[in-house]
Amino acid sequence: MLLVNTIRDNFEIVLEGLQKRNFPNAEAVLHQVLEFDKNRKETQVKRDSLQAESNNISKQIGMLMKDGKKEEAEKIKTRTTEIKEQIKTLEEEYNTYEEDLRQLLYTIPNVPHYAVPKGKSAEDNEVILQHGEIPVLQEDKLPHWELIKKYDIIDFDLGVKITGAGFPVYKGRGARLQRALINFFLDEALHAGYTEVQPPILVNEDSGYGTGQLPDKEGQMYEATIDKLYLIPTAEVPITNMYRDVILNELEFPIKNVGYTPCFRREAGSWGAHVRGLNRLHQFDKVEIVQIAHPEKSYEALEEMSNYVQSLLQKLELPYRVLRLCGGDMGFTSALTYDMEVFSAAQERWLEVSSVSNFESYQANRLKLRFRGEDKKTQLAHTLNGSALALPRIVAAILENNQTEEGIKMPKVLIPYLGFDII
RNA sequence: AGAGGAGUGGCAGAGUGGUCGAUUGCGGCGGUCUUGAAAACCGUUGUACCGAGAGGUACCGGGGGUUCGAAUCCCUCCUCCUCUGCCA
Repeated sequence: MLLVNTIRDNFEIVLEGLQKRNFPNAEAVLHQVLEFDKNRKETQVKRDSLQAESNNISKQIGMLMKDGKKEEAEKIKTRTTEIKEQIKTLEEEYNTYEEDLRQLLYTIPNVPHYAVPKGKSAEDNEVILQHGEIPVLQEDKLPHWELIKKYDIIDFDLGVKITGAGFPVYKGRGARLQRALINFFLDEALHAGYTEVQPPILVNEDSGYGTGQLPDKEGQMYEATIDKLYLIPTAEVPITNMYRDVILNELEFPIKNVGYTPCFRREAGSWGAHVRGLNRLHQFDKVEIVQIAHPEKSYEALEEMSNYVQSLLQKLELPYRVLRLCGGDMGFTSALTYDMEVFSAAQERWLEVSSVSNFESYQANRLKLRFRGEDKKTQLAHTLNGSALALPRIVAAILENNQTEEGIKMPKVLIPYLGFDII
């Protein structure tokens, strides 16, 4: 979440940023934040001075009791009873202001980077580059949901039987393709300097708040209610939360982690004509890269991550484009996001396969993720993450774009991982 | 899952109601000494909030309670260790 100090010291910038996101009543909400904060401080001053007085009296009582002057001690006691009641009232007041402030801050999204274009929806995103040839397919080309049946490599009906819609079963070469992609992505990340981690795929509430899924996207996560745990919608959550309540040494930057996990999303209310087959699932596999960076270096890191993700798409020989998301389409916690989309030749549309974001200090503030610089003072770090990559739509594009009369040809880089070159 | 034990500052480890944010040791940082280093010695060494500052407040696993006063007592939750059981 945003720092109150940032809102106070850069009011206009924050306001303009939120307006770029079409955040309603931005000005009133920001004023409310400052109001709550002011009240909180004033109450704290009163409470603390009374508490100081009370602490003093208690010390006096202690000394008197030691000297055996019980009667004098009893006298002073009566004074503290008054103070205590006042403190209690102020304490409640303070807690209310603090809680109101926090709840309000939770509702405010991150301030977009100045490069973020204005806009309301995905249509206003800015295409910043396009790469690769769009393949020309034969007349009887098939979308992937037909291809998977034809070659019997992914079974949605079986998934329905076992679990429900959106939980496919990968079979035979389909399963092997999944495994090959995961290994390929992990190996590539390793070569790019990332440290591999295997985090838990259930997380607690604190972690959900740390990276911003809670309370913003409560209904989007599956919950294990008996244990108050959530199934992760992305490895971003556990991996970034490894650094919750941590004070790093400046020298440790940049921290680069990569992890493969299944991801679970309820996708409540987001099903429609365009989400057939692998386009949208409740469970899918993803390799995620996460960086913790020095604030002055975080945009360099973002570019590095963007280039890295593009290198994967190039190696997979998939045509792609890169979008800079507009204010209206960006995630709640992000300051700047690049989306990578591959062209799916049979569906004849672009599919989002990666989203690379710089959260600046928005997550770090919630996570209390700080570092100590040369001046020994603590300062919030910047967090970034990106998919590298999400599997289902990559699979869809590979299947559709590479279909031939002989079968589906596999990208060269995957062949060593697959042990076959055609499906 | 049952029984027992334990959770204190970067680490180790005192403290069981009173001037304790907390003895001490190690580690870290600064200094003296040295050509340099080691050793020795001296000093320093948590986080957050409030305050112009002086300074104040909070935090001894989390939350709640008792008390004028809690690291210390009570309740509850979490985590770890040992034994028993179960299990991939």
